[in-house]
Amino acid sequence: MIQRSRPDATSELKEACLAEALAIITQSGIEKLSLREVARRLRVSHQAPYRHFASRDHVLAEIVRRAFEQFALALNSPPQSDNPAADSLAMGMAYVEFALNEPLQYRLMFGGALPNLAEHPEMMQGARDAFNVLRASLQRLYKARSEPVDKDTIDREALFAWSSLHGIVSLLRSNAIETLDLAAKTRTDFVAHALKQVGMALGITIDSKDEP
Amino acid sequence: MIQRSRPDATSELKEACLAEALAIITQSGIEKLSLREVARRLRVSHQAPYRHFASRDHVLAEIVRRAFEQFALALNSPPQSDNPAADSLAMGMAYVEFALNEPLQYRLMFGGALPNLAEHPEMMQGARDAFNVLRASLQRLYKARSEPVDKDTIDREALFAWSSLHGIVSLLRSNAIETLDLAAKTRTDFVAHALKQVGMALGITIDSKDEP
DNA sequence: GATATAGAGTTGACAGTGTCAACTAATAGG
DNA sequence: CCTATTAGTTGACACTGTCAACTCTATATC
Repeated sequence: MIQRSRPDATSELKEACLAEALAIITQSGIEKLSLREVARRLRVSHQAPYRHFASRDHVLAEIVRRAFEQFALALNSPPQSDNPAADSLAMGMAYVEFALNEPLQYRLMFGGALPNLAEHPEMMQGARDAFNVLRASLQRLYKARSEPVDKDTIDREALFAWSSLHGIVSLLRSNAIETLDLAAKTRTDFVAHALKQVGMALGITIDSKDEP
Repeated sequence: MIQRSRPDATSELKEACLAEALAIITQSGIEKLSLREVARRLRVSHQAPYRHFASRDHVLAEIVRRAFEQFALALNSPPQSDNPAADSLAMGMAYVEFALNEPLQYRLMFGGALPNLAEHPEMMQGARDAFNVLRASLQRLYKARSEPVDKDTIDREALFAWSSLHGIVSLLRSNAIETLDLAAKTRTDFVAHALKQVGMALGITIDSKDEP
């Protein structure tokens, strides 16, 4: 096995760069991210990060790839019960919660900040994995209803669910709600209401004990 | 009236800057936009644009403001009939069509490319105007059903409609559909299917003659 | 008409950026 | 021991936004 210096020395700066890049984006926004600033904070030469990343975009691509990993994990985190409808709703909630708890990662994944998406295939693989989680949930749902599980149908419904969830969190994350002089109650109720409507559109009936 | 040189000389370079900036964004993406390049293309000094725009962001803000104007216009472009349900659906179609026909403007408006949104109030006013168009349409819809038109209800439904539409076009505009190995038919059917589902969630019943 | 003024545009500078190229230092394998 | 690879450094180049000081020109006022 080829290893130079300490066993993990190779990945040490790489990990540090990723962590520092994330920190910069968190506190100053993505447009303020510069590899020179990363290097400066790590007290290393301005070119050192380039030993581990081909370009600035490759740093972002790796961050996004990991974000997709976390995202897929979060979608799968609610324990699977014997009620597929409830499970799908729980996944919807998990989607929204992840987007609100990790706004940075969500924005990086779906905000279109990456210019050359096609040039980072390993990143897109992460997106595919996350989508398959959604597919699987809906598949269980339809199977439980003993409806015919056509792959195209599943895909269509999954796309609809995804787009709806994305739309919901986009609104929540934008300052639109603050800008559009809406009542506070409207804002609060929006998530529950919208999720219910998406569920209705997918034919998910909510157990009456779930709502007071 | 105070006027120097030709009557419209003042706004000449300003308009040219906006047009050239839009051209640059169109062909090279927003991150490639630089006022120096704008000036270069207009064969003018690199500082000339700063006579008309306080900063690079102010150029973008003006472009976005005009995009919102066009957007509100597009939403209102379908002629109003005596069928509010059909009108609301038509507005939904107009929304999607605008997003697909003017992907650049749409991305600028909703892509979160502007860093300091709060610092450009005139831009946000445009967003408010566009949202009010949607509000008004739903209000007509509920009034026609002679249901009680609670402002909060309207706002909630409008938010849901907006978020759904945004989610739909986000998916269409992303390369997600290309990436997720979906059947061509699924992609084609998605818009019609999703719009129908949104309509269902809002309680809009589609006239049977509208679909074969 | 002469003169002051305000605005448009130019020039030059500065700090910051991404990235290429050539260098140094250290370490693992032969 | 010697060589090759690899992490990291240094220096340069072209680019960016933006500040400051300049020129020029056309108007407004005396």
